[in-house]
Amino acid sequence: MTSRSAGEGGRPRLRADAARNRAQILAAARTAFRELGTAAPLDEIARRAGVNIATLYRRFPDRNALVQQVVLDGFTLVIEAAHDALDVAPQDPLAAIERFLLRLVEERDTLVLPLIGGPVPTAREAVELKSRIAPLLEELLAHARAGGAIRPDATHMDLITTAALACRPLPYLPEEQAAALATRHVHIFVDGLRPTGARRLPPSPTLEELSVHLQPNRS
Amino acid sequence: MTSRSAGEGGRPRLRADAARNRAQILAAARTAFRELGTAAPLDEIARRAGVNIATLYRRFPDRNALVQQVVLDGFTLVIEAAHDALDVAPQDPLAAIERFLLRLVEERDTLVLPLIGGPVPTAREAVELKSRIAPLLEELLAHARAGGAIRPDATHMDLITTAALACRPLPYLPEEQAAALATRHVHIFVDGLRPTGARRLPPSPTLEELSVHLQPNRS
Amino acid sequence: MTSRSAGEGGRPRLRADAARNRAQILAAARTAFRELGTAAPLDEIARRAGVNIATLYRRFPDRNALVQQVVLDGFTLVIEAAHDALDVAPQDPLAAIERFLLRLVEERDTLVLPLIGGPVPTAREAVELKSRIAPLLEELLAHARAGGAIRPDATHMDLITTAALACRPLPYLPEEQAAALATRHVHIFVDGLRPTGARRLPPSPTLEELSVHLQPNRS
Amino acid sequence: MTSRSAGEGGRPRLRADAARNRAQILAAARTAFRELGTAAPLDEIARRAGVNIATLYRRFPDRNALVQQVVLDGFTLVIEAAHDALDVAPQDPLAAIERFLLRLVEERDTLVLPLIGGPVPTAREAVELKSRIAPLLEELLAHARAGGAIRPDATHMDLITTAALACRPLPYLPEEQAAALATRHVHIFVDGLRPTGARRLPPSPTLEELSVHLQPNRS
DNA sequence: GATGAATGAGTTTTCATTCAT
DNA sequence: AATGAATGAAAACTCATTCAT
Repeated sequence: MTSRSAGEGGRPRLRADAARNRAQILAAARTAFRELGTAAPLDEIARRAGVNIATLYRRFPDRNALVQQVVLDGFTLVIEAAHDALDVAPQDPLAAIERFLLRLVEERDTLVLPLIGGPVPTAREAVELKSRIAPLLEELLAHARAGGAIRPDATHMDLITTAALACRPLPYLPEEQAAALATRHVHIFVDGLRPTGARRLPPSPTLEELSVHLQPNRS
Repeated sequence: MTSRSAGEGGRPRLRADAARNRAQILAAARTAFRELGTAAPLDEIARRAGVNIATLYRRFPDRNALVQQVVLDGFTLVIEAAHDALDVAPQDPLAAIERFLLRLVEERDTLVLPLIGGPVPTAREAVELKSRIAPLLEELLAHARAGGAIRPDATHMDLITTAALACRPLPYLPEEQAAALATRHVHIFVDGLRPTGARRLPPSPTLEELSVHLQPNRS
Repeated sequence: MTSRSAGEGGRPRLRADAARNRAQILAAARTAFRELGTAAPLDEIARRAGVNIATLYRRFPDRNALVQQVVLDGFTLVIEAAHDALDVAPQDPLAAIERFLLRLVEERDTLVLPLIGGPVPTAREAVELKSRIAPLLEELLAHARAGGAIRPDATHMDLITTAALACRPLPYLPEEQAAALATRHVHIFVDGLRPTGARRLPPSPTLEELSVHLQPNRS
Repeated sequence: MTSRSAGEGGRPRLRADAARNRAQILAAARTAFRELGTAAPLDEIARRAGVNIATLYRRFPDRNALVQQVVLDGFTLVIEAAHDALDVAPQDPLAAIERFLLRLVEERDTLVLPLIGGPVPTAREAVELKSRIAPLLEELLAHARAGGAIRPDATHMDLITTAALACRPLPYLPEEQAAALATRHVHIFVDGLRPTGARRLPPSPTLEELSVHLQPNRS
C-alpha cells in the first residue's frame, strides 16, 4: 500500500531495515487507530511495531504525518478498488459496484480512517488522490445507469458513505465477525440500489460540496 | 434518557442540583465521546458540563462508569424506538422498520456508542436492556415477513448492524451533513430489504452469538 | 481516656450522640494513624468512624486538633501508668518499672504517637501533662536506686525511649504478635537494668534537653 | 547497597547517568519514607533526588517497586552486619551481638523500613534475602550460648525485634539524638541478654512463624 | 447536630518530544 | 540509523475544606 519508489515521491530510498521499520510502524498505527482512535499513544504504536519511540519520530515527525500516511494509503486503496471495478463494469455494472464495496470491506484494516468524516487530507499527495475518487465512482455509476441497472438518483456520495460506514472499525468485535456483518449490510444496500420499486431519495451533496471541519466538530 | 426514579434502581434519589449536574455530565460525555472517542479527557468533559472534575468523579467513580451509563442510555433509546415502531408496524411494517432506523439516526447523539462493536455492557441494568433488543426487532420483522413486505432472510442483526453503522460519528463532518448522508443510506438500505428481486444473503449470526471482547480487539 | 467532664476543660458537655461520634472519630484516628501515619486521609478516618467528614470537621477543626488529642490521650495514659507503678514501687521497685512499661505495651493502641519523636504537643493541656512525666519516672527510678535494684546510670530517658520504641506500631504485623514481641523485648530490657555486671552507659539527655523539631526532620 | 552488577540480577546494566539517578532516587526515598512514611509523595522524592518525576517512574514503575527496593537494601544491610558480627563472634560473642545491633543503629537511615512490621517483601530477591537472616542470627547466638555468654532463652527474634524497634525513625527528633537514645537502649538491652539472674522469658515465635498481613492491619 | 454536595488544590500517572549515546 | 534516557506538560485521580440543606 505504501509505495516507496525512490524516483517519484522525491524521498530518498530507505535502507532495507528502515523500510521494514516504517512498514511495521504504519501497520501498528492502523491497528492502534482502529482500536483506540487517532489519539492513540505514539509510544504504544512504537511498542506494537517493535521499535523505539525515537525511531517512530525519525520516520514521522509528528502524529499528523502518521495519520496522513494512513489516510493516503486508504485513498490509494479506494482508487485501486474503483479501477478494478471499472474493469468489470461493462459486463455487470451493479456487480461491479458491489465488488468495489466488498473489496473495501475485505481490506477494511487498511481503510481505518473513513473517507468522509475522517481526518482531512492535507498532504498534497493525499488531496490529489482524493480528488480522483468522485469522478471514478461517477464513471462506475454511469455504466450502471446506462444499463438501467440502478436507480437514477443514487450518487457517488452514496457509495462513499457506504464505504465509510461499512468499514468503520467496531473495536470490540472480532474482525471476522465485523466483516461478516458489513458484508451482509453491503449486500442489502446494493439490492436497494436497483431501480425497481425504489422510492425517491432525499437530495445528496457531492463530495466537493461537503464542508469539512479542520477540527473534529464541536456541534 | 437517564431515569433516576428512586424506588427501582436502588440508588437514593439525588438532590435537585446534583441531578442537574449528573445530566450535564452525561450530555458532555456523549458529545466528547462522539468527537474524541471514549478516551476523551475527563476534565474536558467536566469543563463542558460546567462542573468541577471532582464532581464528575463523585458521580462516576471512573471512566468506565461513565461509559457504561452512556451505553445504557443508548440501549434505552433503541428499545424506545423499537416500541414506537411496533406501534405502527401493523399498518405498514416496512415503514415501521424505516421509522425505527431513522429515529435512531435522528437521535444519533444519544447513540454515540454503537450497539455492536462498542464497549461491552457490564452493568447489570445494561446487560438486561440489551437482551431485550433482539426479540423486539424480531417482532418488528415478523410483522413485515407476515405481510410479505420484506425479504425472508433479513434478520434482527441486519437492523442492528445498520443502526450501529449509520449512527457512527463522523467527527470531521457537521452533524447535519452526517445525518443527511446517513438518512439517504438508510433509505437505500430499506429499499434493499424489499423482497422483489433480492439476491440471497450470506448467513448472519444472532446478537447472542456475537462474541465480544472485553478489551478492544488486538486482531 | 478522653475525659469530657464539663466543668474543668471549659468545653460544654456534648450531646450523647455527639459524644459517641467524637469517641468513634478518635478511635478511628488512632487506628488510621497507626496504619497510615498521621497523614492518613481525614475522610478515611471519618469513614471508619461511620460519620460524615463534615461531622469530623465540626469536632476537630483541623488535622492538628485530632493529632493533639491523640497525643494528649497518650500522655494521660503514661501518667496513669506511672502513678500505678509508683503505688507498687515500695514493695518491688524493679517490678514496678516493668509493670509501667508492660502496661503501655498492653495499651499500645492508645499510645499510637510516641512520647518522643512524635508530633510536638502544642495544646496547653498536653504541654502541661508532658512536663509531669519526667519527674514521675525519676521518682520511680529513685525507689529502685534506693534499694540498689537498678544500675545507677539508667535515667528516665531510658524508660521513655523504651516506651516509645516498644509501642511503635508495626503496621503489617497482627497486634497480638507485635505485643508479644514487644513484651519479650521489655523483659530483656528490664533485666538489663539490673545493677549486676552492667557496663557503663553512654550519657543521656533529659527529656527537657531534647531538642525537637516542629517539622519532621529533614536531616 | 544496591548492587547493579549486570550478570547476576538479570537486569541490563544501566548507563552511568541513569545509575546515578537511580541511586539518588533511592536515597531520597529512604529519607522521605523515614520522615513521612511510605506514603510520602513521589514527586517530593523526585524533587529531593533532583530528577523529574517521570524519571522516577521510568526506574520504578510504581510506589511498591520503590518500597521493595528499599526493603531489599535493608535486608542486604542486615545480612552484611550479621556477617561482620560473626567474624568477631569467636572472640567475644556478646560483643559481637552488640556490634551487630549498633551497626544497624548507626546505619539506621538505610534500615528505614523495619525488618518486621514493615511492608511485606514480594520481590523474589527480597524474599530470598529475608530467609537468610534468621539462620545467621541463630549462628550468632550459638556462639554466645556455647560460651555461656547469653541467657539460653533469647532467640533470633529478640535480635530482630530489637533491630526493628531501635531503628524506627523518630521523625520529630534530630537523627543524632535519636541515635544516641537508641544506642543507650541497645546497651541496656544487651546487658539484659546476659545469663546471670535473668528471669524467664515468655515464648517467642520464629521469623517464619510470624504471620504478616499483605495490607497494614485493620485490627 | 449531621449530612450530601461541591470544589480548589494537590498527587499520581501517562504521554509527546528531545537529547545524548 | 537506532536506542536508552530524560523531561515538561497533560491527564487521571484524591484529598482537605466549605457550603447549603
